[in-house]
Amino acid sequence: MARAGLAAERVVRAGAELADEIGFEQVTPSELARKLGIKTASLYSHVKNAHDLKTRIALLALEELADQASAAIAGRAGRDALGAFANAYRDYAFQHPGRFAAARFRLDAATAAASAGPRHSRMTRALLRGYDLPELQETHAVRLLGSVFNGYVELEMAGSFSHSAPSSEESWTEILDALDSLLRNWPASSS
Amino acid sequence: MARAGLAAERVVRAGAELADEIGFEQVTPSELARKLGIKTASLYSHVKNAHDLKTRIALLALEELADQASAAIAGRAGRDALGAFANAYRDYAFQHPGRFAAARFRLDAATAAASAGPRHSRMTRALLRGYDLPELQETHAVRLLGSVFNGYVELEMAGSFSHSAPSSEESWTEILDALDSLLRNWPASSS
DNA sequence: TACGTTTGCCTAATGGTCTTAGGCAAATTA
DNA sequence: TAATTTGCCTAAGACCATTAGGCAAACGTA
Repeated sequence: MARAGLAAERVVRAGAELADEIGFEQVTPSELARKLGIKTASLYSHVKNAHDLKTRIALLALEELADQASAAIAGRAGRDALGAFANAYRDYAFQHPGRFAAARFRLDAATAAASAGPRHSRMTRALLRGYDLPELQETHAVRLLGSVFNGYVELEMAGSFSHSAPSSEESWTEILDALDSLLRNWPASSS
Repeated sequence: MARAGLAAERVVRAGAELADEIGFEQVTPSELARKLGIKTASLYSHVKNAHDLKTRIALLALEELADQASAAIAGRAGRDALGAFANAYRDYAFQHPGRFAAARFRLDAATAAASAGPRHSRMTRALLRGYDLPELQETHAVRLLGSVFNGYVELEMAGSFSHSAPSSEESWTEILDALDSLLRNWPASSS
């Protein structure tokens, strides 16, 4: 039989490109069909429906993002690794804004568990091994870093930092310095 | 003449309720008309179009959120104020998930400037006055706090923290402790 | 109270969306 | 070469956003 799946993958990849061009929210079967030069109905042999299309783009983005982050921290530790890791996220967001938005698409529990999502937590944990955190605090730190990276990039891309001095660039490095300092001096739990 | 505007406000308020019920993304003219028991076309005398409807809900949410945060920090300082402020955001997000999502709706620059958005930065700045940050670092700290609050709540509501120990509740207080500690020991800029 | 205006809804119509069903020619496999 | 699969198509149903034009009730005013 002729190979199946290959075509679907090409469709999803085109969807990811489209997301970067017009925004993830605007990616719809009709818009994607237009880009591909085919009729909308024809897409439904490759993708179950609009939600399925978005889910597949999200999975692709999560995978790509994990690959970039993984390459960034290889061979580094401490503040060096922290900066490389954080910049991997931020750079990806600026180079591929649509894909980055896709990576934040709400997946149902089962899909999320099978995605590259867990890889991201594992990498963050690996990053923290360069700091000597009490074991119980490690998860808290993972969650903090995830929150900061996601939150900062989202606000930055929304333009929240572009209408006042100092530059977002400057804040970003200062914040990474601050996080590095915090991780080296994590306060003892009060409980 | 009969008062104008009042009806539009009631429509927007209903839109905000609807957002909390079915999610901000799903709030559409047709859905809102259904909730109000009127025909979809009738909405267009109160609201310019779908985007305008969402914008107005976003403005309402930003205002409400600023009011809550403002009340929370009144008469407090230091770690006490930090916790109250942060909890105001998080509690609002859980009580009004749709409105909270609305508060993150991308507004165009002019609308954003006229919204309660700037009030949020000013409040965060007020909060930081309880810590002795070098003046140049204050903006960085404002941006860090905004990133953490937004990022944490978003990840938490997406369920990212609910499939592993420890509880999100615990991480939240530990992270607030860590931020408090960081603000009291903000590293000197290396540049 | 009576009159003109405004309001808040309506129906009708246009053009776009998502999705399913069924068909057909070309490419692939055996 | 014959059978199968693929990738597209057209057609059709249901829903959505938006505009235009109309009508009755509520309102402010004289």
